[in-house]
Amino acid sequence: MAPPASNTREKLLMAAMELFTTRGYEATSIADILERSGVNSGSLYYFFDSKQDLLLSGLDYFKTLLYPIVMQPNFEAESDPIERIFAVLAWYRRNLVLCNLDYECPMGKLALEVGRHLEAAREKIAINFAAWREHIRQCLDDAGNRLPRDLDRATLATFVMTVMEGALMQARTHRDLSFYDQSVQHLRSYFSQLQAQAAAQIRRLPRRKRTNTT
Amino acid sequence: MAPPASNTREKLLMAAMELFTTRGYEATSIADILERSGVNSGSLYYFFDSKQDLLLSGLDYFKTLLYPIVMQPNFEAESDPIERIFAVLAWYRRNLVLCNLDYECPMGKLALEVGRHLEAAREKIAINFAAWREHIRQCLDDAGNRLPRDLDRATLATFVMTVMEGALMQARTHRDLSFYDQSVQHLRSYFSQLQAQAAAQIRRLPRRKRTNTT
DNA sequence: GTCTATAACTCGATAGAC
DNA sequence: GTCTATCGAGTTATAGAC
Repeated sequence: MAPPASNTREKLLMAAMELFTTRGYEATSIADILERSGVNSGSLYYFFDSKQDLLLSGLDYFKTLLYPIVMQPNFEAESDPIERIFAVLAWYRRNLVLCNLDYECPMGKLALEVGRHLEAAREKIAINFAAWREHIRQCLDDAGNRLPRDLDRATLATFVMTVMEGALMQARTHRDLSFYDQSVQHLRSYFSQLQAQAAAQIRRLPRRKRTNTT
Repeated sequence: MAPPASNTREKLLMAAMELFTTRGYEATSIADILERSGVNSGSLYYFFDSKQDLLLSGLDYFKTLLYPIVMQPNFEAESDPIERIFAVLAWYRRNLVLCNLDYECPMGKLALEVGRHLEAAREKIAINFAAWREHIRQCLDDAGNRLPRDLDRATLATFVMTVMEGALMQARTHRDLSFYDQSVQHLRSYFSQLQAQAAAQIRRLPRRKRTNTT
């Protein structure tokens, strides 16, 4: 958790995670990381015990980037809590386009490759997942009575993540953006239906105030 | 496509795919495959040109197993077309339980690891994905007017696959079945809403006219 | 903290007898 | 078709000078 205050260390973390989350952990050699970071072998093993240690530190590093890189820009661009969620999903779509459809959720990619082989990595990936979902759940909480009263916000946040991960996987594999859009569109339909249910609940039990629908 | 009529070849394909889809392609060595199959190096390279060739042949092999292993048993156990889809999702849940929550969709796992590194592999994985979706789409077609008239069955099939892949990923990473169940439950809710919409369409136009609300 | 050189090992793939 | 022995390249990690 303590920031290293070393440029070399951060260069290594950045280079390693870029490679691990795109090429894969096993497919990335130490030599690849040294080349990309412009650092020598001796320095790497001065800061990190092993390739595994580099991965684990990188997963901690990624967690610190989640809010400022993924969430904050989209939350600032959109004030409506429900639209914030779809803004995040549009951000992933943009990455897909920018990477010529060769993009995956970095955590999702590592989750499948090393998620159960290395228990320490699994825990850290799970923490990243949980943080992502927590931000989405906060949006759902902020939506207040625009969603059904008895709807569990946490499980809906899980569902949003499910859709993001599954949709990216198919779009990348088919090299076809429409697979992503189709899934997000169905999620949007589901949200519309939930919002309609919530509106009906409010009409049915207006708390002495006037009912107002969206 | 022509069956090899060789026991050794099939033993190699089976062993290789079991390892590739669980440990991963890069993490599996030729030595691992030889050990598991009980075959020697010379025989492997008699039947296959390389590790890559073994993967590509394995992906073809997997395609032939999709219907008899994954779909048919569930379709036979359940006659209702919509319930057939949820029976398939329950089958994946069962795998998750049987593997102590260390289970992933074999194709999803390979899609993320080698899906874009090897173009030939990507194509074959996409073919497997398409076949899976096609079976689901057939169920949706069979549901007829129990789903809304203007609903695109193909995109809904994509959405079903999206949910399966994303839900498995989270359940495995968290080692917690409830992440799978939560996502499937939301998919079930979505289906219920769609079925309600379809029922309303039918009531509205039974054969003549009728008042409509909503 | 950083550098070069290299140890120790595993990898995919091959050779050639049978 | 199957076997054993092994090659050469590439792997992670270390040693020791600076």
